[in-house]
Amino acid sequence: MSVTKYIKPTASELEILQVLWAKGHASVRDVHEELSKTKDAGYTTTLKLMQIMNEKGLVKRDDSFKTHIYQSAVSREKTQKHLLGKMINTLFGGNATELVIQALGNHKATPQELDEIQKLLTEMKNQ
Amino acid sequence: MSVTKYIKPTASELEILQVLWAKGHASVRDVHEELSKTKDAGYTTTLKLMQIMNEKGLVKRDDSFKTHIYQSAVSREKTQKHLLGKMINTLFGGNATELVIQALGNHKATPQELDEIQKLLTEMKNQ
DNA sequence: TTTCATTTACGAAATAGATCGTAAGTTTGG
DNA sequence: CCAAACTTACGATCTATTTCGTAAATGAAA
Repeated sequence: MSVTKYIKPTASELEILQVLWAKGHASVRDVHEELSKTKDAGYTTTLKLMQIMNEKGLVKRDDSFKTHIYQSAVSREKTQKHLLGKMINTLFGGNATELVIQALGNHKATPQELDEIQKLLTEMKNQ
Repeated sequence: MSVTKYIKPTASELEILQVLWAKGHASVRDVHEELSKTKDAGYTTTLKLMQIMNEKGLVKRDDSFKTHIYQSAVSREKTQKHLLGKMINTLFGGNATELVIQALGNHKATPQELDEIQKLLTEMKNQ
């Protein structure tokens, strides 16, 4: 069986992945335009990053046309799960509950969200 | 008023901070011995990192004795809060509830922990 | 006091990440 | 067909991070 090493996206790569997760498919220009709203970097910087991500296997590329089209090659959920797990270990001593409490405490959730979480908790207790 | 820039600890610095948070005060050797359990790096590597952290203001150092004694200069809670907030933004699109659900879903919490979280939720709803 | 173990200081190298300039290829409108 | 606009490729640089070797300082032990 093959051992697939998890590739940890860098901060910049994560920004790009977020755009791809939202859009599904996108050209470098699409991504760059989106990033430009919050960040100031050149077009070729984004291009280069996406090329590197392609080499690493973080994204897939369709280069059958002049303008290459990219999509994420890693799922949002798995990436979240992995990085969250890492943070729980390195920052919360492995205690996920502590993280949950911190997150809830420092974030104004709507009553609907609170209901949603409570429902989840009830399910977890009754299973 | 002074503007204090938040210093983001690197991955290695976070490992050291964890040890310091647990021990309170520690020498380089203490920290290094602790890290050695899970990691393979030389003594001077740990030393150098802790010296850099001292320059950055991440740790405080008492060098009135031959063996310098270090302690964290940043609180565990504030560091957690900051990095958690960053993760919520870069990985969960600003949606803390999503993170909470992920964390709960991928972690077997004890009934006691679930109770604790439910109590917190109830308080939040009723305030 | 000399020696030995331990510690700190410092510089240097190796690696990784982010950024951009420039060259070269591709459409497409005129 | 030609030029303008756009795209990808690639190398180079810059900065940050991690790692370690070596030397100097210190203190304890013999």
